Amino acid sequence: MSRIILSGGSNFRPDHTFDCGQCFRWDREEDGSYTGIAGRKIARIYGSDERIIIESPDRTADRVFWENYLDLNRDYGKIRDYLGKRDTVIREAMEFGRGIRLLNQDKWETLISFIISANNNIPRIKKNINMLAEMFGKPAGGFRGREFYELPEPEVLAQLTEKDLAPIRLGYRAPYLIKTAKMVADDGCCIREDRLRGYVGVGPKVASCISLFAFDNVDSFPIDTWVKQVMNKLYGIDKKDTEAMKKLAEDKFSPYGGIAQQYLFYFIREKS
DNA sequence: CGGCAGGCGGTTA
DNA sequence: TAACCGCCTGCC
Repeated sequence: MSRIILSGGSNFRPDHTFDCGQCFRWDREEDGSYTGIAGRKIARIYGSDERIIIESPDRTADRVFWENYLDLNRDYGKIRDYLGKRDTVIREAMEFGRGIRLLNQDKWETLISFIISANNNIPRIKKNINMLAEMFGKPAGGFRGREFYELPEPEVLAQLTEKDLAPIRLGYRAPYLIKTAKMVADDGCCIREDRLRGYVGVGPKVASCISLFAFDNVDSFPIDTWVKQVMNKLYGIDKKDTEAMKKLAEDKFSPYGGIAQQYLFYFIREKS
């Protein structure tokens, strides 16, 4: 077991960061800390702002990895000032959700997680992903009385049949996963941003999420039902006019559309 | 209670 | 544009 302390300036809160819908493998504990797994690294994270504590079962926690994962090298104060000056709604949302950071997640993990997320809700998405890892992934070690598993590699998932996946109850998403795994495995497991839409089960919204969460594209602006609600209620845009939403995001939030999206998402969800 | 619509952080055909 | 798997919610 090891412990390191990192700093996120005055802008990190684990609750806001892990509960804004960008990740599915972290769980809140009684004491408000979060335990989970990213790739093959397990940790418990608590504290905030200048004092973020990472507890890990490893002999030494990987400082560089966690700093990058938690996006601690980006100046969120500067971004908040920049966006806040241009728009009052985002200013309020960023005050409300202060401490949200965009996680830098694994590409393969993000790809399959968001295929599963389609037309689905967070508790069920988490359950599906955990079961997938437990049934077909490598053990990653035990921590805090629990065993953790990596998600199965593309080659492993590519070999499975819909019958194998049946107990997970993925519904119509199961064939999407297998087909996408085959494509990725055939491609030497290289996932290219310019080909995201070519994977089965990846439409505009999911592609936009992967681009934002795994390819460091902070201007990517995923439009889901919650963002549509924000756009309708707070900006008066017609619920079906996604083009107008894209344009507003471009005008008001560029080049930080994705960061704005996270704060707006958290804002509307917590308020409703 | 118990059965049955309606909805869910979209994509496909 | 509707159908889609499965599960949870609210309604009657």
